[in-house]
Amino acid sequence: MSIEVIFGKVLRNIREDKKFSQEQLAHLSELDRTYISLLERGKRRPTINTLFALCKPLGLKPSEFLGEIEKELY
Amino acid sequence: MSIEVIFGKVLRNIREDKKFSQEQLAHLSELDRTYISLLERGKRRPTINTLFALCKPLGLKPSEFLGEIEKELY
DNA sequence: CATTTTCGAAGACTATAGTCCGTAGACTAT
DNA sequence: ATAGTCTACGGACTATAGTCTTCGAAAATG
Repeated sequence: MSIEVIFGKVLRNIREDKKFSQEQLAHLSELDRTYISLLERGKRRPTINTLFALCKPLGLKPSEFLGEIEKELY
Repeated sequence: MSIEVIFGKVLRNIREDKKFSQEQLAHLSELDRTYISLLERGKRRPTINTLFALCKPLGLKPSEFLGEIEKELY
């Protein structure tokens, strides 16, 4: 499975754990609502800056986020 | 200091540790040589896919790479 | 010294990240 | 039913990631 699809699954899992809607996360990370949707469906490849922006309101380190992706990546 | 500038410093440090030229790293990661140069000078914000591509020949996990950035960021 | 390797930088380009507008469907509650 | 919330998805954008070519200037290397 591709990196961006795994990224989307991880993002959705974490967001739902934190009880955020896509729109709430979009506002908190200063990104667009429709873009969060695209990310979760594996349709975009975020830059590292976007990853950092997402991780801040989710309350975890970007390195931890990537760790979750690495677990799924074989 | 911005994420992309720190990213560039970390990338250069790791690349020089591994005794790679920009051109060698470019070939191994299937990226353009001038783009490696742009990254190291903090002029570009790589996607997570590009980060994974760079980490493979450098022999470290993307999460470890981001860990290095986080050290400098706080 | 002279030669080679390495890198910075610019310009023109293509691909895609990310925004902004909307609509429609599923679900929940009133 | 209907009003509110949430999300998928579309189209049309703008901004920027990433490529390709070239040149010249540092640094090595001998």
